[in-house]
Amino acid sequence: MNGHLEQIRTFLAVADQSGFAKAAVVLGTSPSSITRAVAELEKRLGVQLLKRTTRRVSLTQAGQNYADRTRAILAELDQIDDSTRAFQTALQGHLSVSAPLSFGTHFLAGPIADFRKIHPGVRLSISLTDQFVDIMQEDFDMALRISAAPSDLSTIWRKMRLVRRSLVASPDYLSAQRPATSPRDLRDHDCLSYTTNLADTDTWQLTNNNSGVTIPAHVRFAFASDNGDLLAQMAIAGQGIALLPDFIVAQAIDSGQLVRVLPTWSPPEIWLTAYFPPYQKLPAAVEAFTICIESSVSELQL
Amino acid sequence: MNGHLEQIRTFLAVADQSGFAKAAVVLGTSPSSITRAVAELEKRLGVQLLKRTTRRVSLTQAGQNYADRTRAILAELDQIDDSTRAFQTALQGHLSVSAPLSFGTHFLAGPIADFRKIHPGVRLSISLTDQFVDIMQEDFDMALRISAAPSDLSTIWRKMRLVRRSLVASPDYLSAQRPATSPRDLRDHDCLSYTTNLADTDTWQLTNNNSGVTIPAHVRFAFASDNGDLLAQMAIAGQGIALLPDFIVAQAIDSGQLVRVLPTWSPPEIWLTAYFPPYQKLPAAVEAFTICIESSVSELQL
DNA sequence: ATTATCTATTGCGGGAATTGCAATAATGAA
DNA sequence: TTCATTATTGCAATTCCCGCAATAGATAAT
Repeated sequence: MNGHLEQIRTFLAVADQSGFAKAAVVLGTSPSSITRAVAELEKRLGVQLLKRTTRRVSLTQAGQNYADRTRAILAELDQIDDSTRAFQTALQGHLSVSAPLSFGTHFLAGPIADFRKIHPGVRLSISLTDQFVDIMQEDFDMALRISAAPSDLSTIWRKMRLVRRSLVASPDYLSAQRPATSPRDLRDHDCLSYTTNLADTDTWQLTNNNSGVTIPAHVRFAFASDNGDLLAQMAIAGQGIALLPDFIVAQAIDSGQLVRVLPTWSPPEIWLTAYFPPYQKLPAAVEAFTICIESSVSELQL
Repeated sequence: MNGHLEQIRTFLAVADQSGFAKAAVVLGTSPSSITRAVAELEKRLGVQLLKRTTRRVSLTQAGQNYADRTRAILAELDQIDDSTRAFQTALQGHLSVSAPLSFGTHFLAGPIADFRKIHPGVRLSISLTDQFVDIMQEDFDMALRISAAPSDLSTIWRKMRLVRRSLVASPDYLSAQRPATSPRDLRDHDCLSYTTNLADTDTWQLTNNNSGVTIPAHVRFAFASDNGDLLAQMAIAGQGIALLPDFIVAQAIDSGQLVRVLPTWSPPEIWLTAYFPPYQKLPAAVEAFTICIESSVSELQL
């Protein structure tokens, strides 16, 4: 019983039971421990807390004061512990999520509404950006990313869903060009490049669905942006060929505004992945939101 | 660092320094201790408080909450400790004193006024009674008593002053009786007995100032009371001989209302004594009041 | 008064827990 | 890729703590 709090608890037990021996019984220890703990507490404070003979124990004025006030403190501290414990199990607090921009605008509204309906106690912040953020520094509880493979950004992650991509262009554009039958033909086309760091060249690794042959197509691009939706609109406007996730262009394909180019060739797989700060075990709110997104995204036809 | 508080302090140091190693330097211990303390605290709470990689440490939401609240608690507890420490040195609080009835009415008003002027921060309660009170049970900080010798009532006491007593009677009474020349003659007198337990007999041990001979005088008494002032008034009224402290009868003797009987024979010494509950060291207020009484009483001519 | 009983304290020995060191794994920068 | 820094963990030695028994003290009962 060397800790300060343990000494206080011991002292309070003596005060309650008005006796060292009785306190020892209650605390399940020996009277000698009680003596030592109280003595050390008194020594630490430099004040006698208990007036004691071998037959009776009563509080000094300092002791009465100390007992009253520490009792309140202890209760408060227990309450803090309890409410802190609740963070692991209860759905509460603030949830801060980073997500890709286009993905967010296309698919997040539904899951977020569901989540908020189920867990109204959780305050939710969603930051939409395609930049790879430092999840620790920016203090996010999770970050959704669409990328080829888990980078070294964060230690723990969870793959959620494969995101299909397609090469698309507008029928107008295609009818004005020679049709492309191989990735090599792309060099003769205007390509629309998604790029976060606005470099002037890009490479599309295309694999044939049947033969498995991979051809790296070094494409010169006519237009580049770090926003998929804008690229899609440019493609619709007949500005060239774009490599975009299906969830962005699916509607335009259905309506005939865009058609797939080289449909037998596939770009490298990319995944919707959730990244987390180094939690050993996910907090309840984070876990719940992750599951909410996961189930919602699995129902989508991408 | 097994105590709860010590764990919290360690955790807060890590939060402040944002690093286990830095916290170890500040706390003057090794990083391994820090790791273990924080781990045990997290285990106790069932919640992860710190998100940590080997390069960076940051608070979880639970950790932020816990840090904020425990910081406040710790500050409060430190303040409690400080204010408790003050009980030993500072003059404050409540001082509860028991004193003899007649002594109190005759001599306490002065010292009390002095004390209150010097130490206005101390609230003072004086209970006047001649009954031997249980100083612990009644929760007095000190008890003044006038008695032959320290009884087993209390462990610690301090003799303050010899209280002279005299056998006295009124001139009227004495002129109507045969003069007493020896304690043995008292059996023929009306004696006025001070007694707390109203028995019907009393013994006055009288010692000759010169020869040192002690004669126990078994006196039959005409009147008994547990109040010295009333006995004095009875003596003045010529009701008989009383054995009373000089501080009660001095004025009556000076004015000639009472005269000393058998002035060469002295009763057993009795002392004004201060009794204390089992303090190992007297609290400041108790000490101060004791000294105040002691110096005041030493100036009196009893 | 004296004895008996209950109580707080203290010395001591065995044992458990904690500490610090060194090795390991992991992370971020050069 | 390498390197430096950092949190973690295993291990050994030490310290510290606990409980038992003996002691002194205080109250109740005889």
